[in-house]
This record gives sequence, C-alpha cells and structure tokens, in this order.
Amino acid sequence: MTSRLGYAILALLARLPSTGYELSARARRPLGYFWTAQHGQIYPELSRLLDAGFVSFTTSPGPGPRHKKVYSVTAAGMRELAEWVVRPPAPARGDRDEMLLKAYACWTADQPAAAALFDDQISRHQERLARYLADWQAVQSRHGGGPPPVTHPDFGSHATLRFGIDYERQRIGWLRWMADALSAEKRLAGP
Amino acid sequence: MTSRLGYAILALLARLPSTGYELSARARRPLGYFWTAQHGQIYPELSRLLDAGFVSFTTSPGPGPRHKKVYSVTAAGMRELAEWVVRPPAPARGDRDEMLLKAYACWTADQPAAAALFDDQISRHQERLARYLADWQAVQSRHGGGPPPVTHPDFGSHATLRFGIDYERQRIGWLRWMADALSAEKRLAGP
DNA sequence: TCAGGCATGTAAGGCGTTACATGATTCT
DNA sequence: AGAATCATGTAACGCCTTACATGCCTGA
Repeated sequence: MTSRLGYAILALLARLPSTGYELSARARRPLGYFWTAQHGQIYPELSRLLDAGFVSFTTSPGPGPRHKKVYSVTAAGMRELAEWVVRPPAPARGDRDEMLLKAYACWTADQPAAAALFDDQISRHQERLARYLADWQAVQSRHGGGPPPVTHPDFGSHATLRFGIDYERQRIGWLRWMADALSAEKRLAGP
Repeated sequence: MTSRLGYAILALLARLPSTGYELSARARRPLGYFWTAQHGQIYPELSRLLDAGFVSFTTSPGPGPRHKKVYSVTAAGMRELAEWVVRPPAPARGDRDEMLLKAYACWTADQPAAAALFDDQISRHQERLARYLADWQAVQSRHGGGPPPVTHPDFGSHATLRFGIDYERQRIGWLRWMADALSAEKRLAGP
C-alpha cells in the first residue's frame, strides 16, 4: 500500500530512472497535465518507497553538498504498480473546479464582467489544447503515425493526451456557451 | 478575502438561509457534483465568515445541547461573493484524476484486467449522467422548459449541470475507447 | 560576477477528511 | 427499546504547497 503520489512516482520511474529533481521536472509534461508533484513532497515519498522496497538507487557524486541519487523501480515495485493500475479507485470526491463554482454563483455577479471572465478563459484552454495536440502528434510520429501498442509506455501518454484533447474541446465549448448566455441577456434588455 | 470553501458556503446561503447541518446536506446536490464540504470544515468556516461580517445568524431552540443557528448572507457578503465570481481564478494545479494516472501506467498492467476496470467505470458515469440529466430537466421545467434567466439562482444550477452532462458524455466516450484499445490487442494476438 | 540550472533535503502552514463527543426528537 | 435524523462543535491526521537552507557548475 502506497499513497497515490507513490504510484505517480513509480509510473514515472518505470519509464526512465531519475533523480528526485528530475522527477519534479518530469511531473510537468505530460503527467503534470493531470497530476502535480513538488520536490518538497517527492523526496519524503521516495524514502518511503525505498523503505517499502519498491525503488532502489545508485549514488553518483553530484553537484552540491549531497550526493546525487538515481532511482529506479524494483521488481516488487513493478508488481505493486501493475496491481494498483487494475484496482478500482475509490469514487472521486468533489473535484473542486473553481470556474464551476463561479458559474454556480454567477447569477449574483455583474453580467458583462462575468461574460468577460468566461470569455477570457477560452484562450487559456486553447493554449492547452494546442500543447496537447502537439504532444499527441509527437507521440504518434514515433509509431508510424498510428497509436502506440498498449504495452509501450507511449500508450499511457497517448491515452491521457486523448482524454485531455477531448476535455479541452468540451470545456472550450462550454465556456463559449457561458459567455454567450451571459452577454445575450444584455442585448435583449438593450434599446 | 475568504477561502474558496467560504465562497461555496456564501453561494449556498445566497440561495437559501441554512444551518451548518443543512449546508453539509445541500453540499451534495448539485454543488457536491463539483465541490464537497463536510460539517467538520463548515462550522469553523462559518465562524470565520461571521467574523468577516459576510454572514449573520438567528438562533432558535434546536434539538441537542446547543442552540440551532440559521445563517444568511449579509449585504457585505453578497458584495464579496459577486466580486469574487468575476475575479479570474489562479490557474488550476494538477487535477489529480486517479483514472488518468492509471491510464498513464496501464502499459505495465495485465491487459484484460485493465480493460475490465475501464469498462466497469462506464456504468458509474452513466449513473452520474442520468442524475445530471434528471436534475437538468427539473431545472428547465421550472422555467417553462427553457433555460432560466441569468439573474436567477437556477441559472447557476443550469450552467453547472450543462457542464456535467457534456463532461460525463465525453468521459464515457473515452472510457469506451480505452476498454476497446486494451482488449483489441488481445484479439490480434489470439489464434 | 551574477543569474540560472542542478541537486537534496526540512519546516511551517493551509486545506480537507475522519473520528470523537454530546444530546434531543421521531420513527420502527 | 433502539436506530435514524437533526444539530453543533473539536481533534487528529494526512496531503500538498511554499518557503527556508545549502552549494556546485555553467554560461552570459
């Protein structure tokens, strides 16, 4: 039994052995699209994974006052990860999406300002969508333009990016609809 | 300045004055679809909102050893809420979607078991979708079958439910695609 | 020479969940 | 008689973010 962060770390290390520092950098793209981890949390978790025997490390004389540790997943760690993947997750608790909370309360607010807020969010998500699409292309190009085989690490990236692309498109559509609805009323009340 | 939970509480109270106990019940439907709050967090937050002057309460002799407190939003609280709605949120950090993390690592797992897991999730999301659709219908029926005006509290429910419906449909599509991809490989490798 | 990247760790504090604690009323 | 619901509060614990602390190497 490990925390969810532990499995995120195992999933990263299963692809490529890394130092704690590298993990915090790698936990931005593409894992960071749906999971984050700062180094302040990674180092303690790595030592817990070490105690559990799921990772091991080799030292090399790195920069700074301390030695550098390159971690990799042990056979027991791989087994643990594979079993966790297949275990059904606890039903997700509230997702805490701040824009949804704002939408829930938007009837209390100034309408043009709210319309502007939702409209403004669109560009942010378009940027994200563009990033996902670029990564998606990059992954596919490594496999002759098609999807990677399901036993290849790239399949994980492919699958999560596919979700991200659909999600951002859906969200952009919703944001547009919100912005429209909040400015449409204005027009009807006009001269 | 209040925490995000504070605004969630203000958004609920702006619709209907409630006790802390009622708030924790109301924070399930429909706000709980995207935001949760247990009473263990609500009572301390209510006293903070009280100190800030955003809510007030009237006591009535309730059951149990303590008196019952019905909270409502003050004029200052409504102003605070309306301003917050229009304020752009800090860019969302990692969303911590456990199924995405499992998808990211699914290449390490047993494929038929993983396919079963993703397939199993579909029914959960279909249930959610059905609940959202029912609520959506209920909201619309209160406004002659059409969308509520943007100044009505129901517009908040309408907007968030619309998001939820699109989201669940998108997710069901993705889950199906995952389940297919994870079992298709099996067929190719078959006799 | 100074900024930024590499590299590892600890500590403080916020947010959130679960469990502890109390007790009246109502339904079975 | 016992369980469920209404009702309020506190405490312990876990997870996560941010800040503190150290120090080398490389490039501008």
